[in-house]
Amino acid sequence: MQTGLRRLHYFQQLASDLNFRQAAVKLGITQPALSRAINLLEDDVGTRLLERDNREVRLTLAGESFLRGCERVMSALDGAVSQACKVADGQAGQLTVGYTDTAISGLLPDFIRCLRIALPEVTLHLKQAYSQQQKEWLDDGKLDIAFMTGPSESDNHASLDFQHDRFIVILPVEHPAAKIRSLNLEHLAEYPFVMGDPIHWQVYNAHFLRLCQAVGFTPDIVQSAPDSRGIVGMVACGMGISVQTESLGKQGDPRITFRRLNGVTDRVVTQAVWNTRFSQPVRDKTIQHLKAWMVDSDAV
Amino acid sequence: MQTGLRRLHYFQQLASDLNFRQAAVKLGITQPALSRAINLLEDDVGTRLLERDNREVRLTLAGESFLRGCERVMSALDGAVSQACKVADGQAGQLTVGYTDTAISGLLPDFIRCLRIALPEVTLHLKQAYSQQQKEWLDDGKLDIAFMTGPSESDNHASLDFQHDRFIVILPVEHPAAKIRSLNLEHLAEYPFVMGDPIHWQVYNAHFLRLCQAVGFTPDIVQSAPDSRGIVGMVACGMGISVQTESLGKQGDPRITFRRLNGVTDRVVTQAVWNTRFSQPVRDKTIQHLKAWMVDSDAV
DNA sequence: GTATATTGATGCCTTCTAGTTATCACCGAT
DNA sequence: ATCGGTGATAACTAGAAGGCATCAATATAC
Repeated sequence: MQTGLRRLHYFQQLASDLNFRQAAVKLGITQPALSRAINLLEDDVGTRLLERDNREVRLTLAGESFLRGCERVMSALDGAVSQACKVADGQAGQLTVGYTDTAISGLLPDFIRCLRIALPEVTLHLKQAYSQQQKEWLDDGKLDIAFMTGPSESDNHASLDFQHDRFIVILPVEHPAAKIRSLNLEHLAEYPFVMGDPIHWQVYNAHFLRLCQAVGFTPDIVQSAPDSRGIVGMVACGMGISVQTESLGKQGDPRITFRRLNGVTDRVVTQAVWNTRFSQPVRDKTIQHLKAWMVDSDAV
Repeated sequence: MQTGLRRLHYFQQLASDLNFRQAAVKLGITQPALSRAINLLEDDVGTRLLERDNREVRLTLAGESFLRGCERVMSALDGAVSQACKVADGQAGQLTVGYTDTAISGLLPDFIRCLRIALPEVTLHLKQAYSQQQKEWLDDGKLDIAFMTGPSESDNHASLDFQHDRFIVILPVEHPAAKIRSLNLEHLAEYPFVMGDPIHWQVYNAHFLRLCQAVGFTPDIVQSAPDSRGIVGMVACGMGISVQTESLGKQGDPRITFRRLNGVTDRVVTQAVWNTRFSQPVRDKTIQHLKAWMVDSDAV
């Protein structure tokens, strides 16, 4: 089949008009050209598609079948082209998004919900992972956007501050510090702490330790857990208290309570991070939407 | 999109090799020709499909999408061509078959069963109708093959004798004639008859009347029914007896019985009839199979 | 660091496909 | 018999597609 798509189009028009001259006019060519094109098409297909004599033209049964086939070919082609353009423009395709505990407990679900409406033809893949892991995945191309605890340092990465979390204290409801009206970090110096495990929570824990040292104590960390759910669980067990981001304070366990930390102005910044070395139109479109969304939600 | 299928094929090969020279060799063209073809394709599609620099070629995301689209286009085209050839050869398509009571009660189901295995891609439409009706439908093109009581007289029709039925008598089990050992038509002269209605059973009834007159009586027809089931039912009711084709003797009603008619050598011929003015490859293939099938089943 | 090999892109020329014009053969209607 | 319509055919022409030679950029070898 060396025949071009042009001939298929000619055949479609001819099948609809059943008149060579008329079809040729609509196609913007002359009748002999159409005659020859159809002959060549029939040679290629290997069977007669039209029965023609000097007074009428009609489709053979094979021609009817081939006509339906042509429509499928044409629509497949249209689909391929328009889909490719959409993919190039970021309106269709795949997007793999990484996120942390803090992001998924905070603003991320609102944004994702908004994104799914804005880009309905994009298939989203969400992967929970520690910030460090997400960084590696960004480099490997396994992740298009990471929502991770910043700052990101790599030259290949661009980022956008997405969420700013205050520090809060998580306490068992019966804990003595829960009764203090205006709670400072200093009030907590004497109590045992539960924190995230040192390997994956490296950056966060270092930040917390700096805060403690700034007010003159080193916390007594008696337990560590791999994720926020584990930390909250341990606090609920009464094994200690913890300092976490305010987004995690939404977890509704009746055995625990949350308190603002006065005197601590630091924020934990969750950033949207992406790898500028990979070209990914859907990701770029997503970043655009993210910027617009942040302006919108700030305005609210 | 004025681009030919050739370019899609070039793109597929290039996408698989990711190397212009190598792909060009496999395609039997030179590298510059391929370079230009791909550029023109990208212009047509409206977006870049391949990221290329001096050391490597790789598909863009849009290119990956378009590649999948190309495969769909190509397989749609292959399908269209091969399906058209099958239709032209009679291996695929539609076949509308008309049949009479006698045909469907006789050999037709065996043949149809065989046909469905031989031509699995043909969709069969079966329509029961009187012979006269089938003739008209053949002329209108509403029927591809009729299995009807012959002979057919039209010049446009070709036919093949399909089934030869002896005449049999249908009697209520308690009927006095049921006790006669060797039954002749003459034995039935005194009894009331149930026959097919005069409009649709015209040819058959005329045949029957000739048989009766040959042995010197005119039957007393007291009831008529539109179809064989009705006739058999009326006989079961005891309203009369009937003379029918032996194929109808397969109906297993316990209240009736069947007897050979001695001395009657005539046969009712059921023919396969088709309209030679329409070209219908599936029908032609079916006739071929029918001829072969008749030789086979005669041999058994 | 230079030389060499390999990559895809470009310019010019050739080839062949596809289109145009002119004409034919055939049929139905007037 | 003529006229108006059909599709097919032949000869010619224009434009797309391919080939050849070459370029620019990069990677590899020594």
